Amino acid sequence: MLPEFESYLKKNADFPEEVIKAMYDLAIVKTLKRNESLLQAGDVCRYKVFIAKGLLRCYVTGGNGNEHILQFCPENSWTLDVESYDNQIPATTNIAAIEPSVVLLWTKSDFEKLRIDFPILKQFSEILISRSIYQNRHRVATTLSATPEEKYEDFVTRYPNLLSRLPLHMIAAYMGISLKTLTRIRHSQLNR
Amino acid sequence: MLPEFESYLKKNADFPEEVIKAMYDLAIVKTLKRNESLLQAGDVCRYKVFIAKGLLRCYVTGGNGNEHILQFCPENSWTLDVESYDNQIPATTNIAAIEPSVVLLWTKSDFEKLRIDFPILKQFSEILISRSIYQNRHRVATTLSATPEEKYEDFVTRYPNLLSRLPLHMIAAYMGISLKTLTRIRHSQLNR
DNA sequence: TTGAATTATGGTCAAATGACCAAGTTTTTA
DNA sequence: TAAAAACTTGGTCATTTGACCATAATTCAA
Repeated sequence: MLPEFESYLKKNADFPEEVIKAMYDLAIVKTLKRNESLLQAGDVCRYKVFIAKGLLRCYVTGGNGNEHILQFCPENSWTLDVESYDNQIPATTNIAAIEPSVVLLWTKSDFEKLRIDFPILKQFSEILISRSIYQNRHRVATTLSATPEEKYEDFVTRYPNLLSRLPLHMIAAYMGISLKTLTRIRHSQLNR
Repeated sequence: MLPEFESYLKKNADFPEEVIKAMYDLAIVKTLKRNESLLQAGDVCRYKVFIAKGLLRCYVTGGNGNEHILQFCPENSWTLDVESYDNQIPATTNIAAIEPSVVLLWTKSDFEKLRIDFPILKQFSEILISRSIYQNRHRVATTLSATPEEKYEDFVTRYPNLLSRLPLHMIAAYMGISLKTLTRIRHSQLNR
């Protein structure tokens, strides 16, 4: 049993021991090296992913080949390509490790089984879904209405702990601006 | 009974007559004039909204006062400020009519009651939630990675029927570009 | 139906942004 | 530990974009 996994589910969802055990028994534990890929666009997203240690990114690649990051996924968070997972169709996003990481994986059928067996898991899933909806809505609103400076402010206040773990070019890829613009913002903030 | 509402639920969700009837009995029917507001940022979103006729927009206003449109809501679609509705807290978005419209409204408690009484409604809600998640994800990806031209192409192909019903400045406000840029794109497309 | 409001387009100019390149620093990995 | 890779910052320049303004066409509302 991974202690990170156990303590996360106890603290955040108040799961009884037996549920955690049952989940863990069906999980695949996987270790990822820095930059190792977990899902490539075009492949089917076969697993629901819990990040126990490390940091992943979920991204798309534009026509010119550069990355645009949809989500950073640090320890104690979940990720997947929803549409691909739900319908078992090819994914449009990529998932890869930024830091060396440890993840738990469940196939869709295994996770569905767990959700039926343990209503508390179904309930917790729905909370996670809500959160992700709120987050995506905020993301759309910010991306549309905020200036680059405001986006950076927003990022810094929302994810202060990620700031030091990420290379700037990835923060720029998340904010939807060039690295140059980001360093310009940081430069101008020094003189204030 | 509004025939639009009835035929929507029969066609799209295969609801039995009695469910539709029960829903309609708890609904508030409201007529909106062009530009009339249904929800203002700061107020609590008390209702789940079904658009039976017309066209609404859901938008936020940036610091400089200009609109950024999150969603167009034509007839036979649903809308609300989710986070405000779920938690009955002040909304961050506004909802207003673009065309004269007719909407059905349910309070959260009434809708919850309906969802408990009729499992088919709960099931249908979950489909709608999934769709909205996919849509939001696509929106974030497009907003980040597409050029203005590509965003316009995407809009035209995804919402061909809305194109002629919307003033260009609203399409620009949806795409996150200025009206000027949008007319420039359209101009350059003429010469091709 | 007619006056008022809204809308679409275009011109000009300043500002913001990205592409490309280079250099010094830090981190990774063999 | 040492070489290689990745990262941060900065410079320059061309391009894109937005702000502001004006005008003609269209649509709305009394």
